[in-house]
Formats: sequence, structure tokens, C-alpha cells
Amino acid sequence: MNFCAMAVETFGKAPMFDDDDDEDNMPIVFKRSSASRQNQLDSEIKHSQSQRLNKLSGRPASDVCSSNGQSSNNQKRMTPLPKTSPMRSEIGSPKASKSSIQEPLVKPLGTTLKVSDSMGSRPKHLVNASVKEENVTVNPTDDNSDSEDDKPLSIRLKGNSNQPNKGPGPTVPKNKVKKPSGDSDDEIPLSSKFQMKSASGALGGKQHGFDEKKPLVPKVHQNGSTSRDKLQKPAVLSSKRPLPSADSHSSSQFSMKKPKLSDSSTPLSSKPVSLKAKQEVDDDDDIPISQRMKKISAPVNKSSSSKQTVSKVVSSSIKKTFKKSKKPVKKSKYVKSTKLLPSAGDGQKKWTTLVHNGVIFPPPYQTHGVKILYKGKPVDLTPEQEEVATMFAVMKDTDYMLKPKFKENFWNDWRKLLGKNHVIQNLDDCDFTPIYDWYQTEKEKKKQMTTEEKKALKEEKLKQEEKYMWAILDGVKEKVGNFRVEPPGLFRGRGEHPKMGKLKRRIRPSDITINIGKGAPIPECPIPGESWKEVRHDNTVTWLAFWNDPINQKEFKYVFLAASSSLKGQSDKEKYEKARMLKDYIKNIRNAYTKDFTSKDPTRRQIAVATYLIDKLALRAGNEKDDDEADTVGCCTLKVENVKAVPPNLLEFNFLGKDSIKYENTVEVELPVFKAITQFQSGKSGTDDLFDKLDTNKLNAHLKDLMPGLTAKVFRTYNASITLDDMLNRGTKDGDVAEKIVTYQHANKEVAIICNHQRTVSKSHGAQMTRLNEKISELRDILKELKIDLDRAKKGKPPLKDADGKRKRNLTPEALEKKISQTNAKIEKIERDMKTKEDLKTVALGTSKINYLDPRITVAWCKRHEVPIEKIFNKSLLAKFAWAMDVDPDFRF
DNA sequence: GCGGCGACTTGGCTACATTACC
DNA sequence: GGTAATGTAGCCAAGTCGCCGC
Repeated sequence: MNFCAMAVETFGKAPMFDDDDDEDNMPIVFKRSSASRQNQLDSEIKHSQSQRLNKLSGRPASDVCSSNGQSSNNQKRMTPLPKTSPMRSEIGSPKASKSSIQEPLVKPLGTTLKVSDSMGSRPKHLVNASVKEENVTVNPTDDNSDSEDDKPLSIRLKGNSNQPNKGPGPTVPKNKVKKPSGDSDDEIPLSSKFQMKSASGALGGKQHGFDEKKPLVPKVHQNGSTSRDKLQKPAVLSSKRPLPSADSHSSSQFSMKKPKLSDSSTPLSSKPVSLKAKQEVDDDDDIPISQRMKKISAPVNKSSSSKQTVSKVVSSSIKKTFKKSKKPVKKSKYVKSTKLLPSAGDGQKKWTTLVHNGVIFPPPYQTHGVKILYKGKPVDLTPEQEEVATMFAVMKDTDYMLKPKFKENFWNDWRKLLGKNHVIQNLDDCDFTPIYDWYQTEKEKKKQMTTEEKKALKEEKLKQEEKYMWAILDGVKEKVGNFRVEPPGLFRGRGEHPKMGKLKRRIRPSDITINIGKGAPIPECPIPGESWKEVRHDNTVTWLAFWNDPINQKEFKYVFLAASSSLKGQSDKEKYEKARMLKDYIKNIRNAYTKDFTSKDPTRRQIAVATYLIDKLALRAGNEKDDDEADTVGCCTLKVENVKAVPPNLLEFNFLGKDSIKYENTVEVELPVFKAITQFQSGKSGTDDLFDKLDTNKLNAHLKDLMPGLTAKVFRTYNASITLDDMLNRGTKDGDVAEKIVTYQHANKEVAIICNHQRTVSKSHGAQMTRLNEKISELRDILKELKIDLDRAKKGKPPLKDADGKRKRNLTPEALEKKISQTNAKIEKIERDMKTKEDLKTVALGTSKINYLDPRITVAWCKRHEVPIEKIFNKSLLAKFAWAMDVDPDFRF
């Protein structure tokens, strides 16, 4: 019996999940963090930059039929939207791209980090491409898979690195920041690090045709090698992309899905028959040489047998990880979801039945009675006044206290609570230290609790929250993401947010709108005497509840299902499928925008250049912002002052992006781009919009003309995932698991740099490095002694006394040699660790893993290389990416 | 065609938990 | 067993983008 069906039957009666569930269904304990977040904008720490790198190319035929269930997958090879006539342009036709480039793949990983690069390469062929139509849907090209367009620009650059100046207008980023003398390059913006290592070739104004078969981008590696990929990509067939039918064998779990994409007006599934046929032919050309070699050397059925073996390794580990969720149904009335459910497109039905218990509110404020001092004297405060004073007091150690705006906003809100005639008349004369000290004491007390006490508290909390943790969506038990209503506090806007410090008032039931299935029991309002603002039964949305953001009433705070839910999984999968689809279109999109660099229509020119920057630098779209938000920008909202044009063809970017993270990057661009930028800047002041004829709506509307569903952010997903795929496949060597993990981390790091995912250097970083250095010197001293002892032992003499004057054990020369070797190994390990630590101290690897890297790439790679998936994905990622776990080992992005 | 609302994704930080190391 | 290092979960801010009404 179908679990869903079974569960559905119970729906309706479904009260709350009191679940006598077995432990498998026990909720994971959710912690609540107390809160303080520090927004650090230390620009010295937050280096910027991102540079795009490699994109990879070749796609094995296997990718075509990546099994796993890619159900949705039909989207690849989408045909143009109805509104766009397929006849409109030759761009999309196989012919149009015939010129294609069958350039050798560029090489690899080893140099990855050093060679970053940029996209410059790409444009090369673009320049000469013949694009006949302007506004057209760009059909996937038949030859695309072979083209370098499938590769990250950076990779293309790498490939050309040894051919400086040959390319058309490659963009090679330059390093703007000087590298510190030490080993570390921490002080360098991420992007710069990347670039610095990659070095760029001169751009030359020359443009080469596609058929040149030369590296797209000339590049000079500062210290990197410029190896070319020996595993050249095979000539590509138009049919390389997976066909819908191929995808459709995907695992049954997807078989019922109605992917959004396919719901769109675009006939995703209607791929050309010829392509399909081709795909089925599936020749070795589509398979990376490395794999082909395996095939050759293996027994006939090797591929499948090895697959099995490998899969076994992975699946067993996966099984282990998911063991719990697999035995569930035993006692539970509901099925715990690990599979994707059917979903619908926007505005469409997202679910049929939905049951949940609403949200849980933070406990009421408990007064502590500690008085603040005003002009040195204790002041009585009401509980409401004290609560807000406490919010402020506990932030004493944060950087917010250094920001006048924070204090000003806090004071304005707090004084309203104090009232006009309150004894407290200004903030400067207030001393919050008594409350701060009290808070520290409380923290310390909590820390000192015994393990049992902590456990008891935890259990108590769990007991209270358990019923809010789950929802039943279409009969499937799903975890709720954020079922706790945000507690009151002071707004911690990032960067120079004009509202930082304002009071986020307490949210009450009357602020909250509940969304639940018709006929499902309305969640009881947990605060006696109060009631929900509204109850809706809207199955076209996925939120369970929302309230208006108290800081900005126009905005909302939603309660959604957790990332591991099937709804989120479905949507995630669709995101990656869309990005994969871009691979089919990218070449012609690049051709199209390259052509438009010199368009007479200034709007077209701006769209072209903006798209180029988004593609090349992985910039975000850049929506307009209100005055009451931090002053940050994205591509479309760049100001003239954010981009400095340095002849002959360098662009220096310097701006605050999302979360006020600094983006600093200097890139070499193609001359037409350079020229266009200077035109856009001419006659404007620094604070004027660089792209004055453009906004994200226009840009995305244009992108949708090129590929169904294409928006600016798809480029980030595409470039991140294709870079990972490429680097893993080029860079993974035989070796032990640890070495393979290092390869993965390198690739992950590369992506993080591309996306400019930064983190602040941990406070203890310096101390940690110092400790490690000390350890190394201690080991070196030991090494010296051991060598002396060895010499003496060889001569039959006893060892010297140790530092304390004590006699050491008499060891044989063999034993001493072994010790020496062990000590050397220790030193090497510490040195390696230090380097890694230094390299990653400002790079956040997690963000790309969670949001940009198609998990199927990782899972398939783990299967191919026998790396346990748990080494790469933690528990929550495994749950989030459950839908990707049965991917075929041959899957390629 | 535009603007704004609404829904959803992306993102860095921090408290807490777990693991490593001595 | 204690402490430091590392990993993770959760928080919630800040983006993107679709859609709808004017």
C-alpha cells in the first residue's frame, strides 16, 4: 500500500502528532540560539571577490540518461516558449552554432586555485559568432556540449593560459591586492586571490573565430601551470544533453511529479525526436576519456558492476544515515517524507491536505529586577522598560555598540516606552553594566549546570515544542522549518542599515495568519484569551503561517516546511534542472550578448553588458532598494563609482553586495565591454546608476526571451555547479579518501570564491596559528635531538640527557629513525593544516553547498570514487538532498 | 509597462554540540 | 577528564523574482 495514500486516509482525524512514533520519528532537537549576531563589516577581513572560473565542458553521454530520477528533468532541451517563434533566429539552431568550437578542454584542478580566471575567454568565440537575430529564444545548440561554453569561463581561461594575447577578448581578472609576504594571502579579497593565482593574459583586441581551436583566453599564470586537459572533450553531438525520456527513468519517486518547469508554457518534454534518438545511441564520445578508459580495460559488464559496487558503498552509508527515516511507519500514522512529491508551478496548487499545529511563542518576559544606573543612580523600570533595556545591555560586546545609528534608533524606541517625563532623559548617561553583569552571571550559571540538568531542560523544551515541529502535507509527515515565532529584540540589520537598533516588538497571535488545509483542525491559539489574526486555506502557497515584520510592516515573516521536506526538495531539484538547461543555451546566449555589446540601441547594449557581468562575475541581479534599507547594490544597481575603468581594458569593481559584503575585483574585459562601460559612465556623476536604462525586470524579461524561465540568478547556480562538476572530474586522482576529499574541498572553495561567499575570520584564528607554529618549532627541536641521538646510537653511544637533565631511554638506531620519520610526518601534517586553515579563513564553503551546488554532482562523484557521502554532506544536507541520493554514478551536471 | 506586494531563496553569524587532542 | 578546535543547527536578515492591478 502506498504510504501516502495510507496516510491520507488518516488525515482529517489527524489531530496532532502526539506520535507514539518510534524513535525514528522523533524530532531532532531544535536549539534556539540566543541571539546575538554580530554583523561584521570589517572590510579588511571580508575580502571580496569572486571570480568565475571554470566551467566545464564535456558531458558524458551518461549524463543524458542520468538515471536517478530525474524526473523533472524533462526540462532540458526545452523548446522555445510559444511566444517566441523558433524560427525567429538561427541562434538557436544547430546551424547557428555549428561554428562551434571544439576546443580542448582545459586542464584541471591541480592548479585550480591558482588559476582562477575569468571569463574572458568566452567572449572570444562569441565575437565572431554570427548572430542574426536579436531578440530570440536561444535554442539549445546541438554542438554545445563540446563547446567551451559549457565550461566555466575561468576554465576556459586556464586552457589558454599559455597563449597570451591570442584570445579575443578574454577577461582575465587581475589581482588588485598585493600578496602579503607570508604564505598566507588572507589579506587579499577572495576574488583577487583567485585572480592573482591565475594571472591573465593580455586582452588583445584581436578576435578570433570559433574555428581557431585556440584557447579562448590567453592567460599567463603567475604561478600556475597552464596545462591543457588531456582528457579532451570529445567532439560533441547535439544529442548530448539528456533527453526527457532518459530522465524519465528516473526513480519512481519522481515519476509522479509535475515539475514546475514542465508545467510552464514551455513544452519541456517535447524534445526533438532526433535528439532523443541520438541520445539513445550514446557513443563514447560523450564520455570523458577517463571513463572510457575504464570501460575499455574493464570486463564487458564492468561499468555496471563497478557501479554496483560503488553504489553499494555509498548507499550503505546513506542507508545508515537514513536508517531512522526508513523504519518509520511502523508506529507512525504518517509517512515521513524522503521522496519528492508532485508539485505545481507558481500560483498552482502546491498541496491537497495540510495539517499542522501552528507556531510556538517565546515565553513571556521574566523580570530580573536588576537596575541600570542613570547618572550613577539606580533607576526603577517597569517590566516593559526593563525588557528593552536588557536587550540593549546584553549587546555591550558587539560592534553595534560602536554604531551611533544603532544607539540612536534604540534610544528613540526605548524613550517612547519610558515616557516623556521619565527620569532618564538621555542614553549617554545610562549605565547598563549591572544588567550586563547579571546576564553574564546567568550565562555562567547555565554553563555550570550538570549534564543531567542540561538534559532535563532540553527534554522539557522538546516536550513543549514537539507538536509544532511537524506538519502533515498530503498525508506525509514533514518537518516544519521555523515553527518558533521570533522573540522580541533589537533589530540587527547588517552593514549600515538605517533601522538597526530599532525595537522588534513581541509578536502576538493576533499578528499571525495561519494557512492550513480545509477541514483540518485549526491550531489552538497557545496564548489563552487571544486568537489568530486570520486562518486561510490557500493551497497555492507553501507557508504555514506568516506575520508582518515589525521593523518593516510591508514585509512578512513566513513559517515554511524544513529544507528536508519534499516541497523544498522538489523546488530545489527544479532549480538545478533549470541551471542544467542553461548549459544547452549558454553558448548562444553568450553569442547574443557579445553581439549586442556594440548595439546602437543603448538599452540593448546595457542589457548585454549587464548579462556579461552576471555571467562572468556571478554578480547578483541587483534589485532596487528603498531608502530604509542598507545601501547595497547588485549588477543592475551598480553606480558609476562602483566601477573604475582602467585603460586599456580593466574594470575595477568595488561595492557592497548582499549583506553588505564587500565585493572588490579587478577584471580584464573585452574591449567592447570596456568601451561600453565608459560610455555608460560618461556624463554621469559617481552616484548615478551605471545601467540607467535597466532594471532587473527588464533584464530578466530579456533573459526569458533567450531561455524559458531564465533569470539572472540561474547563472550563479549554473556557474557554481558546472565548476564543481568540472573540477571534480578533472581533478580527482586515484588515492585515498582523504585525498579525494581535499580535491572536493578545493573545488568547493573555488565555487565559494566565484560566488563571493565570505566569512569573518574567527576570533581565535590568530591564536590557533600561533599555537600551531609553536608546536612545529617544538617538533623541530625534538627532531634535532633525535638526529643527534641517532648519530650517537649508530656509534654505540647513549643518548644525551634531556632538557631537564634526565637520562633518556636507550633506543636502537632503527627505533630512532622511525621516531624521526614520525616527527617529520607530524610536522608536515601541521603545516598542511595551517595552510588549509589560512586558505579558508575568509571563505565560507557551506553556502555554496547548500544553495548552489547540484547535490547530484556530489553524490555521483562519491559513488564513482567510493567516497562515503557522509564525508561531504552532513546530516542536514543528507536530509535536504534526499532526492538526489539515488542518482546514477555517471551523472554529470 | 510599471510598481508594489507577496512568496520564496540565499546568506552570514552565533550558540551549542561534538570531536580531537593532550 | 579537561580544554580547544571543529561542526552544526538555527536564527533571521536580505536578497530574487513572479504576478497582479492599475
